Amino acid sequence: MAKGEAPQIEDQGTGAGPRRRPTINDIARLAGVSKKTVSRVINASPYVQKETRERIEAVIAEHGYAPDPQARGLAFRRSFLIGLVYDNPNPQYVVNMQLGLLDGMKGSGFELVVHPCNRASDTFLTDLRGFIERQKLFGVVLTPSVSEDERVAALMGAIGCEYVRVASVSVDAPQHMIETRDRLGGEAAAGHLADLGHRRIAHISGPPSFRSSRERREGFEAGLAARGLKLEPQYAREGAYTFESGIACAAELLKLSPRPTAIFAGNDEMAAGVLQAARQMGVAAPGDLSVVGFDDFEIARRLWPSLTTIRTPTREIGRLAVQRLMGRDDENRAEKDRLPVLVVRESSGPLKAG
Amino acid sequence: MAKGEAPQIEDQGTGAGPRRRPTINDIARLAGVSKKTVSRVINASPYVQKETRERIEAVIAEHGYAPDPQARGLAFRRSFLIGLVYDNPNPQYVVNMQLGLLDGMKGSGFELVVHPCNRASDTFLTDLRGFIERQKLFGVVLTPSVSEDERVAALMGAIGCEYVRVASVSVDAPQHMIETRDRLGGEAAAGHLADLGHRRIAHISGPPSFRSSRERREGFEAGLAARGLKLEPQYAREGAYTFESGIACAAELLKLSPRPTAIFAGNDEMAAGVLQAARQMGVAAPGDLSVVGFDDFEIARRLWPSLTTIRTPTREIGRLAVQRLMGRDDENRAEKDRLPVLVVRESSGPLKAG
DNA sequence: CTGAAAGCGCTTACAG
DNA sequence: CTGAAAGCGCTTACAG
Repeated sequence: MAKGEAPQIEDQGTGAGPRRRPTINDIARLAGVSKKTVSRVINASPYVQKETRERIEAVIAEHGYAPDPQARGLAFRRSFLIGLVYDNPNPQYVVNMQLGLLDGMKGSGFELVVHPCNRASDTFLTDLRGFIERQKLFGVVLTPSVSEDERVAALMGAIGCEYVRVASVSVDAPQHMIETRDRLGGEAAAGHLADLGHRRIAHISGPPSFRSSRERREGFEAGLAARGLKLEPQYAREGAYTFESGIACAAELLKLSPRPTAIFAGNDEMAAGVLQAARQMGVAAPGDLSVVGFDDFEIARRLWPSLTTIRTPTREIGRLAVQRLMGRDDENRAEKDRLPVLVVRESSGPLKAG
Repeated sequence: MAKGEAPQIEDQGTGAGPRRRPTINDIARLAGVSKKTVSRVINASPYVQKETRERIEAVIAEHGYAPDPQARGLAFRRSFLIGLVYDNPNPQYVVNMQLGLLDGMKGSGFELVVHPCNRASDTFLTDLRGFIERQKLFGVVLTPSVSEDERVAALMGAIGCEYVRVASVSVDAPQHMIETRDRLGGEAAAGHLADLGHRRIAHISGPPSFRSSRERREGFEAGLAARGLKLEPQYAREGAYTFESGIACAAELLKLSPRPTAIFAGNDEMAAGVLQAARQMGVAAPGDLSVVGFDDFEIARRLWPSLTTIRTPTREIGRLAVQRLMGRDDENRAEKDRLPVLVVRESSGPLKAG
């Protein structure tokens, strides 16, 4: 066999054994063109004659050819891997986000590598940089709270890595942002409770290390203000987005006199804690206390009473984020599909007379 | 510059910008050896003189050299990616498993790519094959229920992909298996309820499509038998590992006369449903009904009463699985760390007299 | 619009 | 124990 000539494809169609996949050389030979021309077709170059392109595409389809991502990556000096960099420990959030990213990547030839991290670690930035540079990642999607860390955005710029930040509010240029607009969810929660007649309304916010805590609280206050109400300081508590902190804050709030008749918790975990504390203190929900959460994770439907909450379409957000990263924004989708929405269940009810 | 001579490393140490990472050629030149010898050091070949090796290792360390996984993969005809192939939709399980895999892969140079799938899809096997062959995966970890699908194991053999199956009981050769031994958990649940004095004990099993359903049930029956008890047919129900199926099955069981005084649910989701049904029917737990679950996911601590359950160390199982896949079994860990263990909380109590 | 040459950063196969 | 040549499957840079 002459040097440089591609070998015949063996074992074609037997279905058994690891048969050799066709390469760009095979396609070039079969289509009677140079491999550079095949490369142009793969990369959607405009400089290919229509007839030539169609012939090559037919051969590609016939043989089920797919370019080797490693070889392509080596030549491009960039891999076809997209990283999910996250530190939010909520399993439901992580899984929904992953599913959304995979939705958006389907058929793109990219693959998803996951990278949980710890912002408090001394080696956080070094590790992240090593991960990205070693794998020559195409880009990363950052979710809260890493998405809110300016050191991370600066790092991405410094090493030339594409990135999209998912955050509750815009903190970067539009091409780097997907906003979840948590503020609107806070407003909806306030409107719901006010419309039910509640006036002594409390709030347990998340930790200041999450920007969403502030957005949800400010949205809530804005919603109250729009109805002539306000969040009284004695009815405001700062939690940690955890079940335990929800219990602790609710226990304090329910000891106050007069007691609040409604509590808006910054997330479902804390709302679960509120229901727990209320039960322990003999306060009936929703009879004596209306409770609203935020997230609409599965736990919301498992609680008793089931939880009124704000749904954030995390999966859809993930899909949008990765499409923006790949430069394939899909503008057809209505923006409303990605906005927070109120889901009314059993944990909230009208203010009891008297 | 002469052909083949490596360029100088520019921009070294400035810290800013995407400085060029050193390559095998840089290391070879700096150490005064051929790149093949550097390659031998990278791949831990024994055929390198101790002195030469040490000199090269020093240069590697000094310059923070790490071989390019894409170039290495291209030459090896195999990537340094490990796939997690799963169809269990429980977020907590997925996240714990991912964390365990990442634990085991730390420092190995491998990365984790996630691949959720649907066994019922027509294109399931084709998609899976395409994913593995296109990315030339080093290997995959399979979790239930895909891990129990013989078509998948056969496919791995056919395309020459390494794999490890995580399953409740051995269904393959030892090098391909990590057993979670769910049967032991079922036995522990039976022992716990029997020791509390219960005699009318019911069981809601998972769907037959999960091998764990059978293992948990058979372990439970064995545990009862060891104490002279048995699972009466009228007290046995088949659920679907879902909250809703737990409610439905419990509603049936709690209508029976005489009513069972204890229910062992095949997982926590169904146990949550049991507690829900009991509450709706005015049956107090644990006063009138003891409930035991399986998994010890976060929901177990959020329920009221908090759930007695069987903890499966999923993260540790994941760590072991990926280490087996990489051929780096860590025999130091005691086997007991990976066995199911009973966690007693509030949902189970002694049989009431009379 | 198309192609021959060189190169991405590694390893294999062969020599010595 | 060590190295020069060829190759993995692609793309870039240059020519035509």
